[in-house]
Amino acid sequence: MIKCHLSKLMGEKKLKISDVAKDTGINRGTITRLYHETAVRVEFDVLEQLCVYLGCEIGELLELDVD
Amino acid sequence: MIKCHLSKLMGEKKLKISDVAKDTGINRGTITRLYHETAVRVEFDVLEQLCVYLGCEIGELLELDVD
DNA sequence: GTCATAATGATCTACAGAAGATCAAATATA
DNA sequence: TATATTTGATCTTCTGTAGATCATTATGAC
Repeated sequence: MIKCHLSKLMGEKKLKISDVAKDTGINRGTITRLYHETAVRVEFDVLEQLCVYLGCEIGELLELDVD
Repeated sequence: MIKCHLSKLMGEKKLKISDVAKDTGINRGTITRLYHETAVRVEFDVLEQLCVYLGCEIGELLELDVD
């Protein structure tokens, strides 16, 4: 399983979904899906923007989960 | 830019595109696009299978490139 | 060298899911 | 309470991968 730590990273910074959508320009629905881990694919653009915005590496946002 | 190190990782193990396709069950076209970095999005399933197959973390396969 | 096999690149259709928008419900704030 | 904001759910549109196929190139056997 791929684990997406967006909710954790956002929580640490006390960011709301609407904040991230507003600040990055990424569609709110897309962020919602990643936040709730219902997304099954991701655009590289989105991945990049989120990492830059959150100041993290891809490996901190997405992790291989042993399940 | 998102940099995909699939070609490097495969090169280190002397793996062919057809090998990876055969061994993982991932469509050859999909691997070809990641290999040549023409893909603009990726399924989490594919990401996971490639990492497991290559024995690497997501951060080793995908990297944030400062361009 | 020739021939056969494998690997690769290119291209097509079909399909799945994100993008984008909208609506209603829930939450926060004055 | 009333208003504004945030969020979840849902819909249509659109993009790009999945999967297949064909042509070309590379590899290896003879």
